[in-house]
Amino acid sequence: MLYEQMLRFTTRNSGRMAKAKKSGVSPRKMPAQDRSRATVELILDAAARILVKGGYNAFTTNRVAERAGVSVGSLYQYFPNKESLLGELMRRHVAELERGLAAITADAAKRPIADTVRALIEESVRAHLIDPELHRVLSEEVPHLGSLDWRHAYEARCTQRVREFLEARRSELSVTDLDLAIYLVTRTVETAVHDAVGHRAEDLRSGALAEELSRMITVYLTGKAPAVRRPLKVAAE
Amino acid sequence: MLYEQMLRFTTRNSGRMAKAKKSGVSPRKMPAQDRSRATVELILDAAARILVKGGYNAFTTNRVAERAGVSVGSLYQYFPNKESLLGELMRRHVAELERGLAAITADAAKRPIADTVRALIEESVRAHLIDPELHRVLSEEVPHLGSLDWRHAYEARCTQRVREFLEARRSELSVTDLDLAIYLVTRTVETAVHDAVGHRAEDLRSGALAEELSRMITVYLTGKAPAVRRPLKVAAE
DNA sequence: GTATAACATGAGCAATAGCTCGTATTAGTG
DNA sequence: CACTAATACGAGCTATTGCTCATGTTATAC
Repeated sequence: MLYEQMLRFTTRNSGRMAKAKKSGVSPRKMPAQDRSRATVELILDAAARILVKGGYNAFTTNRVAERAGVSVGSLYQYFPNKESLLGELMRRHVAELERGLAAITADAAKRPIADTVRALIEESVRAHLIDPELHRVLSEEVPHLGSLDWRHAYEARCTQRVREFLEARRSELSVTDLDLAIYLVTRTVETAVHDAVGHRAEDLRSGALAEELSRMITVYLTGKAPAVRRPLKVAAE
Repeated sequence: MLYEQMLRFTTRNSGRMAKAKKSGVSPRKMPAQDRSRATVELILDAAARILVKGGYNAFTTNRVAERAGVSVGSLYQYFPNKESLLGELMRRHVAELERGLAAITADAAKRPIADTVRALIEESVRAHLIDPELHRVLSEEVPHLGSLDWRHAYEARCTQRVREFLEARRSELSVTDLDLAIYLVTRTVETAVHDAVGHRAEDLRSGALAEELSRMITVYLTGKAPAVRRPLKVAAE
């Protein structure tokens, strides 16, 4: 399980989210028995299903508890507040993304830049096709969670990986401002793939979008068109 | 003024936004005297300021009215519901974007593709630098307004303009799927510029980001690097 | 001046949300 | 079985929000 931190203090605070938000984004209490671990999963599943079905509007703690078949009380035993529920959901999603990314950059040294770029993009596509609707709601309908430093941390780690990869190949690149290029590239891929989930699902699934994106990014970085052009799919394979 | 449509029926509906949303997104009543026109501006200004300062969280009708120095009643005389306030704010923002775009695509025929691409991108940058914080809140913090067909209409119009421009130059392009290319290009520019407002404001203002983006898009579309390379700024000028 | 329409006010209703806490149930241990 | 800790329950408190409506004020027409 993923509960890194736990047990934030509970500011006695009644009424609906007052001035200062509750406080944690991580689970309040580590479930110890199997029973409660199952409950936590039940709750998270219900939360995801509600978000997908009704959007952030429908996402109320009472509703989540009901759908999960548990009481609100149980929900609040493991999640200090509504936000923490979203937090855990996001953490899981993001972890998936990061795993794939790490695997690819790990052995990028032995392959041409174009291949790595393509692999990264295809990995991003793959990750975005897992429960895409949840992903969409999570990142564009959910009000921006205050002080979610882990999010920035995640983005920083991703950027860092890409940076290491590109710096190692600096001589092969034709961009002047590497820093800016990294920013542009990572953002473009992330946002384009993300946006495509909602607007170009077919092209995402068919791989056409990844193909075009790869071409765009590779040419931008290296200054020359990637080898393959006419035959849309690589010969090998 | 911009009030295209007006005076939607008022479903007697008490309490906080029930199941079926109120109904309109456009002003309820056309202000007729100068006095009320001023009130409307006051309200919109207050709304914008509140959104910028406190985000969507702080955006409540009571607060807006208070900040505007008018009563809630007055607010609801011109805006049928909270959503319509956001609607008008967005409409104004978007109108600005569209004006610039139209002007550029209008006389794109006589200029090289690279120039038009660049002009479009720079225009986008310019538009995003007007009250950037409001722009940000509006498009990423505001819950997605239901049935905001004008938004899709706007995006469609923009895409259409770009399509006409690119189709006229079809022979100069090296992309295979023009439709996909248009999608990719418009989204990339929009999202990259948008994202940069929050994360790369300096590069936006300096023009560096527009420079890089232009290069990336142009090369992608035409298949060959734009004329200028070493000298970062165009010689002429 | 008077009548009428446009405009402005703000106390307060109805609904709903997040969250608590006293109590009941179950699991684990001896 | 007895005892404790973990888990589960859910009625309901409190704050807050979107919005209305009865009433007052100002402008315009005659």
